[in-house]
Amino acid sequence: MTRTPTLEDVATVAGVSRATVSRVINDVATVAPALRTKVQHAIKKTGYRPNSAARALAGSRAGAVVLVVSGSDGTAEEIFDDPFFGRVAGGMIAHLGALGIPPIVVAADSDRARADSVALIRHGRADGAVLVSTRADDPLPGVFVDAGIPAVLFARPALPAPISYVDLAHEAGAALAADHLVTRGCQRVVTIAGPTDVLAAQDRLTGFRQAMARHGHAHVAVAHGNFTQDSGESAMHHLLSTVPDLDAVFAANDLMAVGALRALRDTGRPDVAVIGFDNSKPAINADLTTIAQPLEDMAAEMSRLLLAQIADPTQGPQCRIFEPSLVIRATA
Amino acid sequence: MTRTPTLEDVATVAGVSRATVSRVINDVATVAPALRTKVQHAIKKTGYRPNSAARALAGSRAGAVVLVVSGSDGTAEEIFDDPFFGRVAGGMIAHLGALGIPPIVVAADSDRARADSVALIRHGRADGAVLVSTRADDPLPGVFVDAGIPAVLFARPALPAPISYVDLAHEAGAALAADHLVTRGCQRVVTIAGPTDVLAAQDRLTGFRQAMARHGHAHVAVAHGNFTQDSGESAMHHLLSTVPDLDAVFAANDLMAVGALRALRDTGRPDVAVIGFDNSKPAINADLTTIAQPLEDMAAEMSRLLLAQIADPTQGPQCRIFEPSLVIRATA
DNA sequence: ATGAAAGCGCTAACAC
DNA sequence: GTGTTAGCGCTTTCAT
Repeated sequence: MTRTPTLEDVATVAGVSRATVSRVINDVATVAPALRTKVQHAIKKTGYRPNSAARALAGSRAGAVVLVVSGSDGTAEEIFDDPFFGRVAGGMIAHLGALGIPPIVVAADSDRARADSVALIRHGRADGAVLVSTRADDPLPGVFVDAGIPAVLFARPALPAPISYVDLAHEAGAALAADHLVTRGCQRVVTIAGPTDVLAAQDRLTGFRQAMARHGHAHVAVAHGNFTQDSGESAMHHLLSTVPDLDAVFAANDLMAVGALRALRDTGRPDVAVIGFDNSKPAINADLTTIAQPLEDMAAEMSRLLLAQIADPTQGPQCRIFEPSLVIRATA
Repeated sequence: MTRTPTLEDVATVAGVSRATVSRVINDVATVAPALRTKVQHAIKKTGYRPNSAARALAGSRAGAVVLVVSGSDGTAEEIFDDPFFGRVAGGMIAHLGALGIPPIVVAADSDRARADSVALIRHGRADGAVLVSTRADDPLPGVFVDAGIPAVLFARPALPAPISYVDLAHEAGAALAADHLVTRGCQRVVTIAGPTDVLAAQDRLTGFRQAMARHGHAHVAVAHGNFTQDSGESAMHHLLSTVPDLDAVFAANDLMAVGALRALRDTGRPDVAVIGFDNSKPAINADLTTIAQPLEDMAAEMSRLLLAQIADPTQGPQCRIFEPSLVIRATA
């Protein structure tokens, strides 16, 4: 394994100074076209690749970002085990990787871990962070805002904070579900809501209620679950006992919808219409009608916002809301 | 945001030289106990954290590793969407992160991506790699072996290669399933095998057949799937038509087992015993009896092997095989 | 056992 | 425009 070529080597081959090569590499405009091509040639010839450690040390960008995941109680394992967050994280990894910005993935659920993730950036390993958290009350965003580190959130922060984020129009998604159920002729519609401490869950409930109200249904029965299949199943049983004549249910996520499906099957009510939310793998497996999020686009936008903020840290926080869509399958 | 403390600062506070502080940090033995404690005190006081970019530049380890994931056709998103590989990756992330060795996660499915992942290490971003691949014929291990980079594989390489790996005793796991079914009194046992190009799938089939043979069943009917739920469902339908009197089925992974469960339910054969493999989330949801892998332990061992190899690159490849266990739930 | 000093590869003033 | 030069924070000989 022969020594990997350095800037110096390229400079020698091209017959210029290190500085000029550096300029070419960093796309600084003030380089004579003739020299520029000469240098590019030398780069190709030597197979030069910038050493990121040196770059980071010398004070510019590290050329990497941190992907911080943080779950309710948990380990990274649990996060990646979640059918939805696994996709978000995977999407970011795929997108950033393709951009040549390899993400350092860390789980940050303790104060110590949060400090570590900030340290990663402070000490030249990365230039900014993408934050993917499941909890509304997560201290994570605050930590990054306080540290003055470029960061982008997946989902809006619980407390207004000067930080960029990408989110879904959850209320609109829930309205899509309501409209579809009503259009199908459902008369007695109920809903299984998510945990009250998750903003997205609140929004979905609010949006659903408002849309149903617009259709003349001022009251819809609600049962709460915690986004797991089991909780969806028991919520459904509860609803079946309190509203025996129900004919449709909207669950705030797919897992709970699948649980509801099971409860309905077990109680001989397979006729009830069911709509989930997320369009995750379980939804596909269960042939569940659901609300889909444009995850790829959202991941791409997060990368874009973050890179822009790293390039110009003075620019203020931005946010971008994406529109969900209805995916009609067998259950509604 | 005040300047982050450097070695120099610590040295000043402790009243020693940079070199001494460096020695304390790197656990070099030749430091007087008195000075050592003095320095440690200064480190705590200043809140010093080593700058990894500088460390990497100065020629020692980067203090980071690359976690390379590679799927059949795919993007990182698909990998993390797989209930099993998501867990493996998550486990590694959790374990390495806790060790203060943040993993850079990349997807490497193209030649370009593979070269990039090698470049990450070559250019001082990381010291070694953990390779998690789903395909037996993946060129990934070869690339790292050729590059002479410390690496550890999850699952043994298809072709014998001088590389460390951690794997499961798949045959023993399948035998566990066979034994359990026979003990339960099943008479007509069939199996849904995985793709023939996946070593683990081959091993599970071999192990299952051998164990059944030991129990006096020389022939077991086999249908192949591709590890998806749908493929499991159609394989089950196929088996039901060719072996109408079957009373038990062993599927090479949980997803196919869940598909089989569905086929059995739909054809009015809920009496048939079903065992899966992996103990993934779908297994828990479906209350599926299955074979579990000690994933946490495996992830920990991979980290250990990799770090040992990084510390002493001259040491030869090691491998470690873990024992699976039977998790009895409702289906068998 | 400890300190002084020379880089690691790069960027960014600063001269020319 | 281009080259020169001084570090970035750390490890590591080499003296002492």
